[in-house]
Amino acid sequence: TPAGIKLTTVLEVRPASPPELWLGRKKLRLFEYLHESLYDPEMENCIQWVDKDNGVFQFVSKNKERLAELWGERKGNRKIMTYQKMARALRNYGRTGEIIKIRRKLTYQFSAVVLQRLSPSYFLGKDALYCQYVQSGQEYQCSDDWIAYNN
DNA sequence: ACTGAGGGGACGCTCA
DNA sequence: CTGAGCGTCCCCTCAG
Repeated sequence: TPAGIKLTTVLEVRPASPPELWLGRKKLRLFEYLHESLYDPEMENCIQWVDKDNGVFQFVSKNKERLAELWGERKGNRKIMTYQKMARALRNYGRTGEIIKIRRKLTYQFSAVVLQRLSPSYFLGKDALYCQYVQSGQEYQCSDDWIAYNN
């Protein structure tokens, strides 16, 4: 694990653990979690890109409940999060336009504004990558996408 | 008819 | 205390 993490310079990546790395961070938003998961190789059986350039993604039917569960745990909810409840939150995004529903099955799209806000250029690069290492441990294998995402 | 996907009103809760 | 951002509940429609 790389040393010398500067917590004050980590802007957008929000590690699940250790909690100390949350210092000063805003509460994680659902669309941020989804976007993050889309670059996490361990989540590819739950959620994946359909058209990355245009921010179109879809949930994997078989494992969408697993993703929802993890989201609920990350938020520290009282009850178990389900896809139905998560999708309810997703529909709220439709009103603000942050994420819209695509007619295709289990498919959604980030708005251009949100996509740009979450885009690699908005991140600070190395520090964020360090945080991911801390989060997942030393054996964590980063995908090329993940590395590109953080550089 | 049954199931999975999608929708949305109503209200509760938790933080900043 | 207020409001944003969901979380929970519950009931509905529609396609395959």
